[in-house]
Amino acid sequence: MATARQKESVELLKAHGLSVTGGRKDILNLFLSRKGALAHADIEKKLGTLYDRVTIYRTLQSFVDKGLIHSIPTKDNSIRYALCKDECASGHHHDHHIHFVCKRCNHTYCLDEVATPSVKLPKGYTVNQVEMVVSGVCQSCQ
Amino acid sequence: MATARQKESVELLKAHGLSVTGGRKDILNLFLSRKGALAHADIEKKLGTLYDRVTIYRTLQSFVDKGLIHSIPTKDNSIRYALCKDECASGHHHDHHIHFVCKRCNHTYCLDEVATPSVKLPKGYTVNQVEMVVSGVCQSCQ
DNA sequence: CGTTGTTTTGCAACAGCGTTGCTTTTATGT
DNA sequence: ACATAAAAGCAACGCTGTTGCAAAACAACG
Ligand SMILES: [Mn+2]
Ligand SMILES: [Mn+2]
Ligand SMILES: [Zn+2]
Ligand SMILES: [Zn+2]
Repeated sequence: MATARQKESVELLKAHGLSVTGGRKDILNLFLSRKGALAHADIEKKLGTLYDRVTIYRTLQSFVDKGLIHSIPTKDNSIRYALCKDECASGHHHDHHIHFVCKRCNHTYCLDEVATPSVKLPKGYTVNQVEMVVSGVCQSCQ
Repeated sequence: MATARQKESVELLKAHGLSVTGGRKDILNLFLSRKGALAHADIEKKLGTLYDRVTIYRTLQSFVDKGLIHSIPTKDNSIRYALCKDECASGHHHDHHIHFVCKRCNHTYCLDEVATPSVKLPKGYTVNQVEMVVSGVCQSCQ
């Protein structure tokens, strides 16, 4: 398992044009081994003092830049990240699914099977990106 | 003009159960005299050193609590606030419109005339709130 | 009005988040 | 194995938001 995922991480990193380092593998593994989204603080907590705070910030930033993960807007001013699904690449993200934030467990999930509905804006607005965040109670917390 | 709006502010504050102070009037006036949303930093900039940073934070918080303004989630980790439309009151917000963030001028607008589309989630999720943020280019920036 | 009890403000201090510059260490390609 | 480019670690910094407490302002009432 661990070995298989380790391999998957390495392949993913290479496929996205990132050199392979210990920190990147470990952080990517966290995303792969977890359903929900992760904030910087979660990663720091899980990895302990293994890597510097700054390294984690820069790793997350490079992952976003290269299309490995995407960030999720929330009301509480905390940036969360989740894995992208295949089609994303350097410079161009294509995450057209909605996000769910559970008020009980405070986890954030990508609902990949639910597309963001299209929306009709008044004349004069050009649409670039649509973000939809639903909050409520998740399956596990009912 | 200034007098009329001044009066409107006072009425709004009283109607929402807030005592009337200089800071609250001034900050509410900013929201009334402006189409777009405001972040804490915007307010601090506009009012100069007139009020303490902390006062502005607490004022915004009380406005949210009492249903005068609502916060808007964004990807860049900055909380923006905009006036609520009548129906909101202490404890219960009813802002079911979508928000637009312009990539050029960086302004945020409430599109009151565009309702958040309803969304069908997989079984097991309970929906509490739906937030929709569209980014692109606004009317003035085309 | 003026007094009084309550609420708000200002100030100071603090914690957390995120960034930057620089040096050392590590990865990559030959 | 070596040279070069990239990433990590460290220290310092600025910005955002919070808290406790004392002073000031407000609201209610006589
Ligand atoms: Mn997602
Ligand atoms: Mn709004
Ligand atoms: Zn949950
Ligand atoms: Zn604009």
